[in-house]
Amino acid sequence: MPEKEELISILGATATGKTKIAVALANDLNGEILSADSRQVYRKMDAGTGKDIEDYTVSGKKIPYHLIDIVDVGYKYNVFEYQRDFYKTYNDVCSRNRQPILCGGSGMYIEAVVNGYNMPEAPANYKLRAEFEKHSDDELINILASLKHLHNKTDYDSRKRLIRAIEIETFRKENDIKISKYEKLNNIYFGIIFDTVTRRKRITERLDYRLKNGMIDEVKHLLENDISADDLIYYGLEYKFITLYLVGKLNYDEMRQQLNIAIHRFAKRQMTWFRGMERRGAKINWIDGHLPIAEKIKQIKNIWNCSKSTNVNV
RNA sequence: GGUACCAUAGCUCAGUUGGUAGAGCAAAGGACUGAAAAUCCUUGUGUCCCUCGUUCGAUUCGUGGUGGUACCA
Repeated sequence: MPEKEELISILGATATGKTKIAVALANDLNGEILSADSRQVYRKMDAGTGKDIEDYTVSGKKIPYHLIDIVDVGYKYNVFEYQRDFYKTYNDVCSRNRQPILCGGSGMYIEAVVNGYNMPEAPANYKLRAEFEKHSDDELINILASLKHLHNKTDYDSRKRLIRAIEIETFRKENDIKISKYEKLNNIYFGIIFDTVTRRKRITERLDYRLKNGMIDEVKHLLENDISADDLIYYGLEYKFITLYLVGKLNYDEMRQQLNIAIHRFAKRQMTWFRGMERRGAKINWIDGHLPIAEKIKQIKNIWNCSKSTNVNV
């Protein structure tokens, strides 16, 4: 059976130094990086998403990266599209006999491709949306329940999601489309981890550095040239709070403090997702973030070689 | 130096007609299949500043401290 290269996935909360590790690994293993970051897909959103493109060059050598800068600011990208784009790139990297390395912090994007979530394609139906806006939440939940088995409560934890869920089910019924079948990938997870205090400290220090080094100007330019304040706020975190500051809804100190808190909470949610992955059966090999990068690479390669020789694919 | 007011959860503050206390924010944990940097759920014991006194009982009342704030010198 022709086997594809085992995917190496590097995950971790924000500000744990995932990219540098992925790049060093790629340099060692003749690899290419596939980003799993729901915000770095957007062009012109650089400082605020921590894109750090210069990190992809090691000792003069450029490491190829993918799934970064693939859509315009203002577009609303989603998991379904990410899956499609990921598999296309992944197959391409494999066909060129390069080692694919997935690297990112968007837990759902990672699981969607590694575990192969199956989702039908369903375009927006504005007529249906307008019609359903008139119904109460309870009526909408009943309608959805009549269309599909309600497998969890996120289907109806907000009106918008509820209507979208009905939209998808309606489209499926009317069009009898096939759900794409993706398979689980041969994959090994590595997670970069810090203790909570250090994680928070690193986030705050990085935020202060970025606030003084162009992040505010980036948001300002986007607002002046590319996108409305409301649309930029949609992207959350840096883009949300700095926009609120620039339009005068928050003063500088409020913005800095509230943004800092929001990033801390985001990092906590990322960790909750990763622990959830472990509960669902994923084996994540945690690497201590305090170690020097060479030591991290050494540990990762050791574990990886071990897993290959014992034929344990987790 | 004098006078007044304040001192309760990590922070901002409520409250207890005397029976040892609770909100918001923060924080922690969790959920998650088309916004996921999103969205949503759960979780509140702390020398009630210290001392002495009154009292069956003081965080609450009184005395004296300590610290803070404001005004007057």
